[in-house]
Amino acid sequence: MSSDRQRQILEAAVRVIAHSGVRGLRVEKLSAEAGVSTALIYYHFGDRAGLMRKTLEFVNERAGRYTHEAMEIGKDPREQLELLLLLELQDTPAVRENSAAWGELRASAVFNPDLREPLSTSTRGWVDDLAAMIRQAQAAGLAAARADPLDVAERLTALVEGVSERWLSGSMTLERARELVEGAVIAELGEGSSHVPRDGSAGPA
Amino acid sequence: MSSDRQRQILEAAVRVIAHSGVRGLRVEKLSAEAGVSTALIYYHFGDRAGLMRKTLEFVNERAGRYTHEAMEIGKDPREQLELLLLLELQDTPAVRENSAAWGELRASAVFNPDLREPLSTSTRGWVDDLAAMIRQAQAAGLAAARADPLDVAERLTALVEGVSERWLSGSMTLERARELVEGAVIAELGEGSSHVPRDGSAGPA
DNA sequence: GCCCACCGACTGAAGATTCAGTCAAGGTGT
DNA sequence: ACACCTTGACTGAATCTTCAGTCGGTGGGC
Repeated sequence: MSSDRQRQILEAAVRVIAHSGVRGLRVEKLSAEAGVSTALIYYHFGDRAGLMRKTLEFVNERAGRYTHEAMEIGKDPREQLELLLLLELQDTPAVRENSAAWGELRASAVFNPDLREPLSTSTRGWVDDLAAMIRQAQAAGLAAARADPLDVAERLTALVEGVSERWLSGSMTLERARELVEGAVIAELGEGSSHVPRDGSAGPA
Repeated sequence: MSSDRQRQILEAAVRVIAHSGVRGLRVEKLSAEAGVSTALIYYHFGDRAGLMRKTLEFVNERAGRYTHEAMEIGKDPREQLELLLLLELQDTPAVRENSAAWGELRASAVFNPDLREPLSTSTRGWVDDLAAMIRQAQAAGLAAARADPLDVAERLTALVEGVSERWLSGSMTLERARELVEGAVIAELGEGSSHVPRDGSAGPA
C-alpha cells in the first residue's frame, strides 16, 4: 500500500506545502521535489484532491507520532502536557513543516469541505489527548481541580494554533509564542510547581 | 483617492475572499461581483498583489471601525473587553466576511511577505486596544491585578483567531467558540462580576 | 508475454495581464 | 457660446501563462 514511493511523494508534498502553501502546490513542482514524474502522482493519488487528502492523513499521522513520543518521556503529567503543546512550536525543519502544513490545511478546509472531516477528527484526537493529561495532572494535584479538562484542552490547543499562525506569518517571534503558551497553562491550571491550584494571591508581588 | 469605485471593488473583494478564499479569488469573478470590467481592477490596483494589499488595509480599517463602535457603548471596561473579543465571533454576514477574509489573509501572509507588515501592524493595534482595556479593568478592580495586560491581550486575541479558524473550518460551533473565549477571560482575569481576582476556591463545587 | 510502476511530452482550459480604444467632464483660447 | 484639446475612468476583446490532468510507451520482475 503506502509504498516507499508514496511516502516519498507525501514527504515532498509536506515540504512543498510548508514552503509555498496549499495554493502554491503545483503538481509539477511536487514531482520535481519528489524526483518523480507528474504522471506518477496521478497514478498513485488519482487527482489533486486525492493527493491533498492523503497528505492530510500523512501529516496527522506524523504529528501523532511526535505526540506519542512526547508521552513516553516519563515526566509528570503536567510537564508532559506542556511538552505536548510546545512541541508544535519549535524551529526545526520537521516541526516547522508540520505546523505550516497544518495551518495551510486548516485554512484550506474553510473552503474545501472534503478536508473538514479528517481535520476535525484529528483536532479532536489532539484535544482528547491533552484533556486526558489534564485529568491526570489534576489527579496528581498538579493542576487546578476546578478547571474543566475539555474546555482547557480546547482552549490551549486553539491558542497554540493561533500563536503558531502568528509566528509563521511573522507577527510574533517563536520565543514569544512559547512564553505565551506557558503563561496560558499557568493561567488555566495554576502554578504547577508543587501543590494544588488555589494559586490565589500566592504569587510574587 | 479611495473613490467610490475603489471602495466598491474592495467590498466585493472581501465578499469574494470570504466566500472562496484568497486562493479562490479570480479577477474575473471579482469583476463580476463588483459589476465592473476586469481591466478596471488593473487600472486601480496595478496587479493582483496590489489588490491584495489594498484589500488587507481595507479589512483592517473596517475591523477598526467595529472595534471603536464597541468601545463607545459605555459599558464597564470588563464588559467592553469581552465585547471586543466576541465581536469577531458572530454569524452575521459582515462579521463572518471580515473574519474569514482576515483568516485567509493571515494564512496567505505565511507565504507572501508583502502582507506581513500591514498584518503585524494591525494585529498589534488590536492587541494594544485590548491591553488598554485590561489595564482599565484592573484599575477598576474588575480584573486580576497580577495578570500582565500585554501577555493576556496577546493570548486572548490569538485564542480568538484560533477558535475563529476552527469555527470557520467546521471543527467547532460558534456557540462553543464563544463559550471558550468567555472561559478564557475568566481564567486570565478572574471572575469579573464584582470585586477583584483572587477567585481562589470561591467557585461552585 | 503480461502486469505494475513509471516516464516524457502533450493538451485544453482557466486565468492573469495588456491593449486599443470609447466616453464624459473640464478647461481654454476666441 | 462654441469648436478644440486633454485627461481620467472605464471597457471588450485579445494575448500570454500557468496548470491540472492525459496518453502512448518503456522496462523489468514473474
